[in-house]
Amino acid sequence: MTRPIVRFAPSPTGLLHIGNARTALLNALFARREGGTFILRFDDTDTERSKPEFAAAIAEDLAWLGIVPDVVVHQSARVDLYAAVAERLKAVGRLYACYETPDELERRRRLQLGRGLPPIYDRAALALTDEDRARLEGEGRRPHWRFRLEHRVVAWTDLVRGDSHVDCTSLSDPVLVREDGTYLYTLPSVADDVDLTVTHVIRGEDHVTNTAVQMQIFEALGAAVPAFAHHNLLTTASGESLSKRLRHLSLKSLREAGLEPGAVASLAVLVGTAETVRPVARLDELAGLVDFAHISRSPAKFDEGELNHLNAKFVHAMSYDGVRERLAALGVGGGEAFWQAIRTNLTKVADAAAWWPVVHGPLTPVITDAALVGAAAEALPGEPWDGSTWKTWTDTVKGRTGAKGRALFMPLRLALTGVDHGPELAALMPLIGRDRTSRRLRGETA
RNA sequence: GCGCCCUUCGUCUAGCGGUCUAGGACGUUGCCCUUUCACGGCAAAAACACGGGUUCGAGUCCCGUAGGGCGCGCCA
Repeated sequence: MTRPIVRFAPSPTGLLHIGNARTALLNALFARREGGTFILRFDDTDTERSKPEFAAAIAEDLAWLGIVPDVVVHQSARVDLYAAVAERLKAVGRLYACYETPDELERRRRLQLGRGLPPIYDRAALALTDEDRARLEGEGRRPHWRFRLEHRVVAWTDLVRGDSHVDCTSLSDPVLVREDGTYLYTLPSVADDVDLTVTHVIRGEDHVTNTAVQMQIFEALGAAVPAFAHHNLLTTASGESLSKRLRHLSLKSLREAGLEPGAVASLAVLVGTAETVRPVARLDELAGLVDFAHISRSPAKFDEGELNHLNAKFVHAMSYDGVRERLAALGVGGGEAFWQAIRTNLTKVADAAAWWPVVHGPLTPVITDAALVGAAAEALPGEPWDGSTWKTWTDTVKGRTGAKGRALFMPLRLALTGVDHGPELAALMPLIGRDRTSRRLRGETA
């Protein structure tokens, strides 16, 4: 394949959620694997709702996932291009002036819906004469501009969905330019795709109808039509659309919940595909797994429980070098031995903080069997301690008290760590050290 | 209301007319390991939405029903 040029085009009107991450990752990973170009395009033509802080938050979320755009463009800075494209469409007779008010259009739509008809624009403005237009403008009315669709079936071979078609007969001519001269999504999107020579448009299936319209615009401009890949949408575990639940499933909140970007990326890319959902540590490797033809055509449920589980798998496999700085930031010392001892008990890296006092103190022991713990204190061997100390010690305690199994180990675990679950004590014991162990066995906070 | 798409274990899916007594992964349950919990290993339970048709034969093709997603903006 020649080097593809792709784009992820969020509107900076809110935070990215896991579904957006899926789109962004599919684009970025496809480009990365094919040696192509990944463009981050901010669709900020809606000046009312677009906010610079959302653009910054989006860039931050993408960076967290490991996505670095090759090119960043803001549509708000490219209006000259859109003006030229609008003029070109007027010149080829595909952009026409309309004078209806929003209220009027809304009223007509309701009327059509009430009669069981598709609520499409009736093209009344097409019948306007030059005199009509002159009169309306004389009254101070400014036109908005619609693209005249050809009423025909537009077909393409979708990289995900296969042979696809949309009948444009049942579509309204889209408004491309407002009265105030600002542009609506469709025109800037196509103008940029042409100008930036985008080769593959990879986006959610909510855009399939847009694709038919946009293909007509590409053709009206005499431009090459890119390939399209419409991936399935993600829903919540209960089947709700993601955008309605975005506060909890935003990338920002997932990040703040302490999840690994790799776990989020793995699930975002692999769920709803023929590929097994599993933790994939490197984005390069994840890129190798992207296959449009293996993306399902039906919506997939995104389960937070699954994300936590995937995150745990991720953490269990993380090397000390990979987390050293983050442990330090958590106020956790302990070195590699500590990390090796505790990592398989963690769901999130931040959980490591809970185990630090266990080896470093202070910790208040829980004494459930004073007799056993007392005997254990007396049997405590001298240092140095290593991985075999635990067995030597507990064998001695077992011989003196007759306790075994859970009755032997649980009181010792509770006395040494204060909780009834946790890492292998054989590994923990040398890290706790004889002094602290001894004091905890006597019931002291240490 | 109209249009497009979809419907296999709890979840994500494999399956493109016979090789399906339907395979895998996650989860679940059990067992093993560790003389403890967890980690790890092994094993088991668990699905073709429903009704017609085509065919010697249907999870696979066709029609219908039900359910779901998306779209039908001077949002993107």
